Amino acid sequence: MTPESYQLDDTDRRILLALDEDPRVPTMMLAQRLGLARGTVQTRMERLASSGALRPNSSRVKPASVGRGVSAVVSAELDQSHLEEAIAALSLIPEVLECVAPAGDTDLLIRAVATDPDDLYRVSEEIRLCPGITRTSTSMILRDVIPYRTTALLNNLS
Amino acid sequence: MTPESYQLDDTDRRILLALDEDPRVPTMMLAQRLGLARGTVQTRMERLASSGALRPNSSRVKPASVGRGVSAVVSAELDQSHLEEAIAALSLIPEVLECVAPAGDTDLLIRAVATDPDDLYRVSEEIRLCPGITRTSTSMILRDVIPYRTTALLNNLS
DNA sequence: GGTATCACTGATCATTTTGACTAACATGGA
DNA sequence: TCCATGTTAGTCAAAATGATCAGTGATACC
Repeated sequence: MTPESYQLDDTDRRILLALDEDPRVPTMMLAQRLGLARGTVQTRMERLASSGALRPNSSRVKPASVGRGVSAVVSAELDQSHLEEAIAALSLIPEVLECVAPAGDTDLLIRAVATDPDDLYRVSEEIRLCPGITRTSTSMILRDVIPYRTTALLNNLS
Repeated sequence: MTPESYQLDDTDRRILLALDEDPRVPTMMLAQRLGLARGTVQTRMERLASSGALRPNSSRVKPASVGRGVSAVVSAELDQSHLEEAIAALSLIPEVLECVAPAGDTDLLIRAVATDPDDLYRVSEEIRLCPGITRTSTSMILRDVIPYRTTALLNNLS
């Protein structure tokens, strides 16, 4: 079942919102909080999970709480013919939390963390040495202006 | 209690890993899976939650599943004297999922989603019109090379 | 050496939740 | 009108929860 195969309705949205703010809330409490029958919520949650609307991982761990207080954006240019190799190598670096391929001049945008600026240097060197990567530019993140959220989106679906 | 006030140990890490891959696993199953007493896991989870190691929100919702299949990185330059205004305005745009302030030439890096390229244009216009923002550059994300993860990090703590 | 503190274990208890079923009811489409 | 689907509201045994407790090692401190 692909993510698009099923259109979420208002009830799904409310369930997702509630789950987002408290992933471990018991189904029964959720049901009475939303004014629904337990069976309904149960069915919906199963469907949401199997349809892929909920990611398998929850991403609730703050890197800072495991000693990675410094985070950075690394943009990398690469030899396109070695794309897959580069991806494989990047995947092996634990400090690489995320990587996307945008259209435009930069080939890869990488989100990385480190314990301190020195460590960040080490991490960015590791990234630079990945096969196929020709050039990197690292910017430390000074402020997390809006931490990742989907709440606003869920609240504003027509 | 600040996030740094308490050093996570191996047990905490294993709990976080398990919770990350299945946020709704019952405490008891978690305990027997990790080979710990239920009370121990219960105590740890309470501490992890109150110490801030676990984010309040789980971020498990895939934007694609709510019809936002297009995502982009928007870099914005701004009039620094209007920073707070810009942030406030950006926060009001539901399609803005995340925003960080990196050191360097770009002042803000914004992660946004949209229903389709046309809609992305609309969203990036909304961003551009935020007070204080002088200039933006939008790059559609062609591929989610490494989706956000903390698993590798948790697995590689010394 | 003795002792206090702390975390973990393994046990209890009543209460709540779960998963897997029903049957009844409403609604909207063929 | 009939049918499929989603919702509600029940049931049931099994399991999990939250709140305890005493016992056992560690570790640190005097």
